[in-house]
Amino acid sequence: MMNNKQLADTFTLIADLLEIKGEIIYKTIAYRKAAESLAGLSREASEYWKEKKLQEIPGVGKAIAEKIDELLSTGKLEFLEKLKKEVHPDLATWMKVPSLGPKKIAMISKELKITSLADLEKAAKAGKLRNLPGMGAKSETAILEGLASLSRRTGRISIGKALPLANEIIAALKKVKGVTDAQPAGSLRRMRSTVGDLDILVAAKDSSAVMDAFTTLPRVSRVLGKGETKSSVEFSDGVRAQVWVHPPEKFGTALQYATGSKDHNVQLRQLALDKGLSLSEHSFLNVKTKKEIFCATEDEVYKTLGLAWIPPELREGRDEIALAKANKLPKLIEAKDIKSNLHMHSTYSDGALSMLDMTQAAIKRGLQVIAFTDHSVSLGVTNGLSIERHKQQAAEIKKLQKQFGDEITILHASEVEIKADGSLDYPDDFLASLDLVVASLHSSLRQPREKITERLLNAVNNPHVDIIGHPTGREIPDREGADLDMETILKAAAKSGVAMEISASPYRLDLDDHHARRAAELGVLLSINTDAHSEQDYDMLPYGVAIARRAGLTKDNVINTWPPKKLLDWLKKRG
DNA sequence: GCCGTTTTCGGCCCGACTGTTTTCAGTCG
Repeated sequence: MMNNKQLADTFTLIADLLEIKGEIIYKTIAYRKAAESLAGLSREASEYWKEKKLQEIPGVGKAIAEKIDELLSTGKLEFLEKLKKEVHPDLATWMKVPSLGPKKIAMISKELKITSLADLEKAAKAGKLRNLPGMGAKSETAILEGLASLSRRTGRISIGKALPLANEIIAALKKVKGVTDAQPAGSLRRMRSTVGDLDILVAAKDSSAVMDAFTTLPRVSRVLGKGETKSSVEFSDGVRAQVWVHPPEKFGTALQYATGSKDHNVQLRQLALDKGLSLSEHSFLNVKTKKEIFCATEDEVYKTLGLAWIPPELREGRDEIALAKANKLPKLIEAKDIKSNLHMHSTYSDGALSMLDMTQAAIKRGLQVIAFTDHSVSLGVTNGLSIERHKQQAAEIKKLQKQFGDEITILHASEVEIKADGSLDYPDDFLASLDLVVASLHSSLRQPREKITERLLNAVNNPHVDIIGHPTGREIPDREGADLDMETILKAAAKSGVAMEISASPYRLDLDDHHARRAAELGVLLSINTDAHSEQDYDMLPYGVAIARRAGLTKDNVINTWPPKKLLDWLKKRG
């Protein structure tokens, strides 16, 4: 049975091949839209399919619903097999080469009768591209550089790497004379778990000094383009960034536009047209009077449309504009609402710092409750704790608690392994003696869907388990999560009352925002934790909060916002 | 191919930048 990602990949492939074939662009766009929509679904498409409700998926109409049906029932698609005979499927990989688009791909492949990337590189190196129609020496070099950058780049980068780098660039650009503001934009500002390029928006009257500063930043290895309003560069590690400069009086429309998402902007422009206004990155234009309205801030942009300002994390073109219209936007959770960290490690297992150091660092950050969830015995590589060593840890926590008194509550807990056979790593009576239990998967993540789902359900239904840690086990950007039936798991969690974790580690961010959104819909409690192994890891909290914000969560959904007494009562009641 | 308080046809974002042109095509976001 194909999952959402596989379906999305299939439709993306179809879109690429159709575009190279020269099919009308809107058909291609329709396939891409459906692919994006499938990839971002909070439930499996196969469930919509079973309920015969495929066309309820945004961007899926009759034709694509029929194709999903064929893919899910047979695992194949006649339409795609036929298409592959018309356009060689290897050409889809060419679409990833910067500077190559569908037109050039079709032309080069036809003229030179080649389909593989390797042959393309050979042809470029042999100087065979420069004489093709519409090409020249520079296009040939651009393709060679594109191929080189493709092999250097690992694709999308984690928000945990992207945001600090963007902040560095922003700090440098803010020092340029005449710059009044600089902000991240694009998926970076919307806090997606991974981002492609870094988009940065600068407010300044004169752009030339900004562009000069940007294109000569340290570690810039190539300048991909440099213009009056926009420049882009590639850094030595393959990461790309681009900067737009707009005058301060137009910064609001420009920032709104550059933040996206595309879907959000399309809807917003439509709403503007309904009011007789045409919205662009430069201004609103009154269609009748031709009068221009400038917005220096985003707040003014939304206000002009009669909307409350929409937090960037919500701007994915779902229901946020309708909610803003009805003045029903959720009051999103904020990092300052978090009072506890219920998943962290010390030197008892694989943490870098002693419990004392971790406690002091937590107090410094204003945390009121922390739980030491060192690994359990079977996770040997992490120095997992035997029950004997737990006794020692319990005694030390008691001592620490005495030392810090009212300053902080320290819980004796465990991150207990959900073993390959589905059993937990400690017997129930021992789990019952702990203040808090996080149950997580670290091993045998590639088990078949049914087996690994069953395994997680065992933990969800164990009355001593309080939190399911990083539920899918995904690692960004390289490791996909386990193939879980998340809908079944979330429904079970709603029933058992266990909290599902949103791991704030930027290399996990697990649950993701789609699953977190679905969890909240089903009434499941959530818990945002850093899984800290060092002092700096505490500061990853905002990434977890960002996931929760993208999921539309308020602080009510998240147990870490609860006052200590409420949290401790809840834990006691769970046993 | 999708979609719908301009609905079952006819739209679907479009501007900046680059390179190859000589007024424009292709790519990108």
